[in-house]
Amino acid sequence: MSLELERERLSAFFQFGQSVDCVVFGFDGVSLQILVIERGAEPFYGAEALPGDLVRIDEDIDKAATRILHDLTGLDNVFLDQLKTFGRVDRHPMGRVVTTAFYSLINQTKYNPRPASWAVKARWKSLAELHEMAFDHRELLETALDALQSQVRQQPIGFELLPEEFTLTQIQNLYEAVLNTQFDKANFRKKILSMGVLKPLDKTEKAVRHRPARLYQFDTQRYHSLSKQGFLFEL
Amino acid sequence: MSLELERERLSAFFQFGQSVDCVVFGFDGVSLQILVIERGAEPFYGAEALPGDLVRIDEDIDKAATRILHDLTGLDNVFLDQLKTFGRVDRHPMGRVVTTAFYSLINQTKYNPRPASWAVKARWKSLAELHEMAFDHRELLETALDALQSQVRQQPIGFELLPEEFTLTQIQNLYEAVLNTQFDKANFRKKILSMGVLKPLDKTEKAVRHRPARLYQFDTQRYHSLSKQGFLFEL
DNA sequence: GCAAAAGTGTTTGATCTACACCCATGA
DNA sequence: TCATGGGTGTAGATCAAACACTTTTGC
Repeated sequence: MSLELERERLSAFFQFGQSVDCVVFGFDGVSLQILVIERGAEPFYGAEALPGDLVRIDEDIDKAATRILHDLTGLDNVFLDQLKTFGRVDRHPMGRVVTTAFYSLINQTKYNPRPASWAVKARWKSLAELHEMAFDHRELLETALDALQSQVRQQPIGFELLPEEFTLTQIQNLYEAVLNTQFDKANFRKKILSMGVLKPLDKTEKAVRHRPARLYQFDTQRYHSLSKQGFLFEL
Repeated sequence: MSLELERERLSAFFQFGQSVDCVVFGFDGVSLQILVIERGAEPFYGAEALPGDLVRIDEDIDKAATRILHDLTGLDNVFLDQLKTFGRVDRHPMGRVVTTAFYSLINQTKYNPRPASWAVKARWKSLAELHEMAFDHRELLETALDALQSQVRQQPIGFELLPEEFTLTQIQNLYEAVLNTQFDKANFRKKILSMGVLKPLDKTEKAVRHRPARLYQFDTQRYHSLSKQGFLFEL
């Protein structure tokens, strides 16, 4: 069969729409937050949704995710990890749209969603505040949460959610919020420090009404060199 | 903006092809195997490829994966897990095709790919035997391998690769092949038995020229009841 | 008896858990 | 000086690695 004929026969298949949706996690010091937008177009006009849109026909999916997240929220330089693809026939009321979900952890202090210039309003919401969402976005969100919980224990991605410099208690609070557990303070500290990927700084917190805590930095270089030697971050 | 107008504006986006590709792992007692087919159509006619095809416009992606795997290899009742979606613009020479890869572990003894009736030849190949593959299938395969290696340590999916009844040495060989390591026999046994998900049978191997090994079965029920109590399978 | 693999026990050191205790700061 | 969290030490339990040893089968 010639290429031409084949192409002809296949044309009936080339009618899918492809979209991306981004689950962006943040942490405000107490609870996990998700970046949502208010939809500015049908369907689900005005409903809360994950930032997402249709991919252009000449655009890589990964690049589309980055572009679309930027277009809708102003966020830049965000590392997006692919989560899963959702392809039920009836998931989009306006046609056959397959969506690929991405997720990301960002440092909330670096991004304040108060954009005067963007048409769409983006804002942080805690899990508890989120109820109805457009499309199957609630399902995407749950899937992202599961992925986050299992990834956060095996890779040092939690630090993405914190400011550059942070205290050990901040990390502990973060892990407790994400994994929904409690850790013993002494043991948590010993464990995380024993991995050797935190660089202690000669700085402390300011203006707290108790003994100020030492600040630490995640030591990316050291983590990479340890990784090459077979070291695995865990818990 | 009305729904009609919106639909009109969007039509330019609805020109994607969606395909699925399946990475099916088997184990022959010594090394990990992958089920491949010889392509019967352009492009890459005659080349080795993962079983895969275009999804129909009215078909769920998950269901398409099951159907296509069956059409191409005769395999049935296979649990397919979604792996990742590959969406580079130039990954398919005949148009914009986004593919979603699935993967699965099956018991090789239950499936002998010697189908007289199927047009396409499916066969097992070990990793070492596989070189050139159609499209970006080599990349999909590598991704599946990574996923397999990390999943196999956290969930009791390795048993899918073994016959119903197996010896402890068989499991150990399997784990060593998949993870590409060596385990101490005594310690491996203690660990896997201590999890309490293997049911010892009153049977042994036959026709071996050494002391015959006891046979075991994976105890699915017990695994599920332990899981509910927070038990985690590991290593 | 011998080869070959099945199967078990022990020692040692590392790691985890629980919990008690001391320290530095602001008010 | 008191309240509040920061920060540390230790005993006991649990777990993991290394390795030697015994058992059962076919030939």
